[in-house]
Amino acid sequence: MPEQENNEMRSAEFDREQVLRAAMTAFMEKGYAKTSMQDLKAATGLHPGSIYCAFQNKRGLLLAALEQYNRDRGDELQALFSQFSSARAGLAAYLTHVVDECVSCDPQKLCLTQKALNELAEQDTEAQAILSEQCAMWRNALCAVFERIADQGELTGARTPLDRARSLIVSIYGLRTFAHTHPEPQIMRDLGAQILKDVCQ
Amino acid sequence: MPEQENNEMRSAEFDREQVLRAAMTAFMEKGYAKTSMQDLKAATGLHPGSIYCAFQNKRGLLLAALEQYNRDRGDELQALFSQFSSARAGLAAYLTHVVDECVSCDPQKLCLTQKALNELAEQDTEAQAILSEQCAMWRNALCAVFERIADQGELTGARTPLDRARSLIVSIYGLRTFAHTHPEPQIMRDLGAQILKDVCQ
DNA sequence: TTAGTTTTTGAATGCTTATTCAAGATATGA
DNA sequence: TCATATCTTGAATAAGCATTCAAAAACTAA
Repeated sequence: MPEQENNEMRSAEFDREQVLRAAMTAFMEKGYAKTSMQDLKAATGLHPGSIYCAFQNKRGLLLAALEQYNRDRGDELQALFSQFSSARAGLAAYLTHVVDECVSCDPQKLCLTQKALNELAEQDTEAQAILSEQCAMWRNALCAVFERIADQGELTGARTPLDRARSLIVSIYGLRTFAHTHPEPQIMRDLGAQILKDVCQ
Repeated sequence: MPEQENNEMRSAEFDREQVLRAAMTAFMEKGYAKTSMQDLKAATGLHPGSIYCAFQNKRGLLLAALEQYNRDRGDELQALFSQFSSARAGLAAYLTHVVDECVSCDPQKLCLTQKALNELAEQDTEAQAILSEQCAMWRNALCAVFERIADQGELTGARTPLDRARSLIVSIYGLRTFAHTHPEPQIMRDLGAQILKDVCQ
């Protein structure tokens, strides 16, 4: 009888979150295709066998890392907005934060969701499903922000919060892509300020 | 003496533009890293030796394809705008065209410049230089469009044409990224309309 | 036609890759 | 302390990759 039901099994020695965050940064720096198992071994400290045991394969590790990334970013977003009683001030701070990430040119500060979207949304339908849901979560979070801004009377025009959330997501995607060629701080800041204006109008 | 100066040399049998367009679509569908030389052989009809003779290596073929893509897109843009006496109507048609490409979900209709920007701008500085210049050309073309719109008295606010051109590029990058998860025609059209409004305000 | 030169061809090369697996190490429960 | 089950290890595997090269084909010039 190889199976035991009630006994405590020996648990893995590595810290799952730590491993996933290491994998995240590896994928961010090189992209999925160019990150080899050797790279992942070096980044995570796990031997190939352990990776395959824990995550099935390289793709499984990416999907798990994507989900960890989404959780981390969700927490981060909530923490940032909870610092502001004015929702509009929170949004301004959020955009400034994104612009700062773009300007830093630090590969570890780009958006893994966006990177994965560009690299494998068209090829891998399972990844696309995960990414679609993550985008929906992001959209909903931003939608709630715009509802709060509206409640606080800081919105000019008649657009719905959902419309605004979508436009903001489009703008942030664009900002991050644009930064690949033009990370000049002044230009990036101006673009961020204009986005805030347009989306609150 | 192996070198001949004045004699006509035998010319290659393949059509360079045709080969580059075939390579373009191959790279668009799979991205640079995942497109193998086998794929490129199948797409272009050229044997490996010929590709290496004409373009040095796989990366050289990509760079040449990027330049062909940029030429083609520049011509296309000029052709589109020349159909309209109202520059603002031309811009509206341009945005509609981009939205249609997004909605089609056809891998051959995405933007190779943007795809390359995402995949290898951070790793390959020579590619980054080429892409930066292509983006500058695009920006200048759009800047000229906004100057014409201003001359025709169709611009509301006080922003410079250059600012507007940059914002439009950001928005189009974002639109194309967004479409990877949400290519619903109505949403995409609304986003396109909003971008036009914001950028002409 | 013929000689000379170039392109085309596609098999061979050597390297890298993701993945597997059996042996060794280690924790658990009695 | 021992027996057992689990995790860890890293070398082995097989497939795929970009690239090369020498032979064959084909164009040019005479």
